[in-house]
Amino acid sequence: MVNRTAGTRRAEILHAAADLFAARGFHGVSIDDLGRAVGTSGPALYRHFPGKEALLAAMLLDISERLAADGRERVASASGPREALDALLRGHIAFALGEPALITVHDRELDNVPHPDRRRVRRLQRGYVEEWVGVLALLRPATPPAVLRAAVHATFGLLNSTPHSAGELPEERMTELLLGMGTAALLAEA
Amino acid sequence: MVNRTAGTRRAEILHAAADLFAARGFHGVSIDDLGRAVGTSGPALYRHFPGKEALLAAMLLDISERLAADGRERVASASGPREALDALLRGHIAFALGEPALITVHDRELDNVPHPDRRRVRRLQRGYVEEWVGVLALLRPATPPAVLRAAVHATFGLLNSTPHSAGELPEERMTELLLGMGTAALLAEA
DNA sequence: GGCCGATGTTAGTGATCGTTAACCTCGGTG
DNA sequence: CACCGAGGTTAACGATCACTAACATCGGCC
Repeated sequence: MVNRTAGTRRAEILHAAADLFAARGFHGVSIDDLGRAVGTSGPALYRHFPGKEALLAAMLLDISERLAADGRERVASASGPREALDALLRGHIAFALGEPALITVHDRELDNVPHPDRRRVRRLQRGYVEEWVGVLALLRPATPPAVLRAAVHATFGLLNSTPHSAGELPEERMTELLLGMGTAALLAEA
Repeated sequence: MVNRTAGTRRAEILHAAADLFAARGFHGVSIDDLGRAVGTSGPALYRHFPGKEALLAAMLLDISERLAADGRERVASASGPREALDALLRGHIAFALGEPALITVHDRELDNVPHPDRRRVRRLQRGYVEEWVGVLALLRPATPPAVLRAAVHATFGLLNSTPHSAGELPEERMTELLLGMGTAALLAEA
């Protein structure tokens, strides 16, 4: 029963769809566009997803789960809060630089996800944010949690902006830059 | 020939359209939606704009011009580079907090603007960025301009993310927070 | 070797889209 | 007071949309 290429097509579609959604927005991409991007034409997509919205939902659930799981692991295996923050930043930066389309779709298209899935995505996102807030709270115990949460969201904006200014700097240099800026921003007194 | 309400409808449409575009994306909003949002229905819009894309173009041109002009003035009337940077940050933050929908549309929908206007918007944006880079270059003379440009783009991502985490903090507190984070991020060595 | 499920195809469905056409109203103005 | 332009209306057009139906292909399994 094991098919060595099982899910290959599905993943291929998701990957192509991420690029298209990031470039033109969910409503700016048609089913035929999606099919054309993977070599099949049009409605072949319905063999893999029940519909366009379900495809987006699968995509956002996957990203959210990966981010949340990765964040949890990195914090758990860090030797201290300062190291945990560094690990979180490096993980998020690697993700943003490695999969810019996914990051873009992730914080733009949540409203187009149908309801039950949207709640799950939001819960995962909230969990990820709280991972960051928990670490920050140890480093800045005097700052109220609401402020820390806002600071984390702003930092995500900083890190996630890289897709829009991509290619101007080599990846390693960009990683350094974002790490320095993110650390400084998060630890700044305000 | 002076009409005391001239342009009122036009501005009303642009304002409502900014909210809708920010919430659902350019392709997710129909002409009928836009009409309904200002009390008229549907095609009345064509009395004020030649089409949907032209409406978006007018909107983005307006924002870009305001940002660029405001930035130029603030830098020109600052007493030094450190004060200029502070003025730029405060101006951008006030804009992002005051018109979150416009800021959102501004960095998401450029690709939907028809070509001649898109070039004009891009030129205005580039001018605005260079205003920031010029100030930063005085404060960090050892850092290559390409890095400064990337840092400025990342900072815009930080400042522009506020629409997505709005309402969690009072405006004055949010201004303080963003100012501190933005300053720290821009002046961080990397 | 006949069947079958997985994965395509093309043609067509009704809904919705941006846009145009044709017509109405009405507050100035010559 | 006739007129006219500004700003609305509804109806309709063709294009495109997400999705469905009906049919084709084919590798693996009894």
